[in-house]
Amino acid sequence: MTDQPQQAYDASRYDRPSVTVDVVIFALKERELHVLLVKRRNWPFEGYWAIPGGFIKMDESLEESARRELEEETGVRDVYLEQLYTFGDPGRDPRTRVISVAYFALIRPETQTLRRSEESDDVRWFPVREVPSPLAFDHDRILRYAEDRLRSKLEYSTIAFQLLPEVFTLLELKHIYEQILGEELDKRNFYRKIREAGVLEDTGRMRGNRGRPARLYRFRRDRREGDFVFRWREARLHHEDAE
Amino acid sequence: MTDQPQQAYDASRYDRPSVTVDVVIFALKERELHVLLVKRRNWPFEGYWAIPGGFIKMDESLEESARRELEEETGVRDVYLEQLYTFGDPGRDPRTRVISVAYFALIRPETQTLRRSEESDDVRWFPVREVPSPLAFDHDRILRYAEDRLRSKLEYSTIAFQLLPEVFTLLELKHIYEQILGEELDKRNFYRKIREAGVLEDTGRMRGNRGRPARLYRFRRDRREGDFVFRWREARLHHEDAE
DNA sequence: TCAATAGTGTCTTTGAGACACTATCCG
DNA sequence: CGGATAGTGTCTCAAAGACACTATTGA
Repeated sequence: MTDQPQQAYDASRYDRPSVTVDVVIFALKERELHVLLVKRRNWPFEGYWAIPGGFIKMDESLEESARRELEEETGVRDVYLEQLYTFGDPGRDPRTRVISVAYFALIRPETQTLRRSEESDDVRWFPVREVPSPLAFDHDRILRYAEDRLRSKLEYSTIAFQLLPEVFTLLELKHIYEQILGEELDKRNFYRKIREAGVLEDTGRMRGNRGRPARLYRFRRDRREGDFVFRWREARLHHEDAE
Repeated sequence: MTDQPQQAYDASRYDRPSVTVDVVIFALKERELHVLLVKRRNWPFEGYWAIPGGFIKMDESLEESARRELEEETGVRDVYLEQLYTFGDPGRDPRTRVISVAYFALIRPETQTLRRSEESDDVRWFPVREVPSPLAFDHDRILRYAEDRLRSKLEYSTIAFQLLPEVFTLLELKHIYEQILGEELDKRNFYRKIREAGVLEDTGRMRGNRGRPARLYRFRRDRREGDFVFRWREARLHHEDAE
């Protein structure tokens, strides 16, 4: 390889790795953050749980590949999807050199229609705190990385809304933040900040089974991600410790 | 492809893309932020400037590949290196499907010993505001992405120190922040924040040509990145608009 | 009227930004 | 002593966190 290999290129001269896209799929189920895993049926890591993923096709972009993967696993099309990191250590897959571009996806509960039954033997939602360990390949690391990113972005963006149904109560929103951050938040301060951010729209509707009914809100989609800065609190360092 | 292609894998069944690692190399030269570009000698984009990069080898990790690339171009070994994003649109390279894992590197001025002369016809440092446009491939986008990341991380981490020599004055540090953020900062507020962060060590030495000599500082390497949060000011949203 | 849940206001502390003068060195 | 550059302190304002009671509903 020369100093500037792109200048004298002959594709056949180089071995090519396989490239996969893996998608860490998060969803809220029964008020808890869950992640979707698939059970491997073959060598290597037969019987281990893994993050769903697959090889890219030559004519689709990485993101298209991630969306396809996501739809194959969950049947869901309208999701929040973000590229996470690319994992490519030699030896992470014993079969051949595999480079994996990891994405993470947040899906809304109303759209959770798994292709196979949720209780299927080979595709299952796990609460993030009860993920079987170890996972196949370096998927523990990928999952940890995804959780870090989620936690970190929660604090300066509106991604949390991507996990909620169309309408929700303030306490449901607060609950997500507590779930992901792993700590309790003060209700009054939380309400204040959310309101000041101006990202919610009052639907006028209410919901309640027992006790005082709660006001239902909707996320203001007219305020596009990036148009404003919603900071829940101090941003932490992104722990980009992978690779 | 099945729903879970990893479970029934036959490497030969899938076409494989080429994988490159491109490294956006930043350095401070004559008090200005520069980026290293190489001029292409062959089709495609013959004569265009490009971000240095090369094909990965089958037995090296992505980061090793980036370090190798960096050393080939600059002869530099001890640098700050961080994975940026992976670009993989089909058609971004007319020769074949190429997936490029982009890194960005910050190198210190004292180590700037280019292999070829800096005035060489095919490798050159450009001030970031005077980069020739368009670059080869989708490299404009990659460069923009790297600049965004740099700007964004400047505000909540200590990467700026990676651009400075071993010892430096407070005004030199302030100058980097101004360079990258593209705005003037108040000297007194800047000094206060830096001091409060406790990341600097006074060397006791001074430097001055004209006027009052300036105190020389050293970055406290004992405080590892991530051990503390150094926030210069409000973190902005990471603009992860790529792909 | 009680159990259950939703919703609200104030004070204190901390950090950010605006702002201008004094100190030291060299020639 | 004058030109050049380095270094310092205070006030104001905004945002964050701590903190406890009232409101509404259905059984």
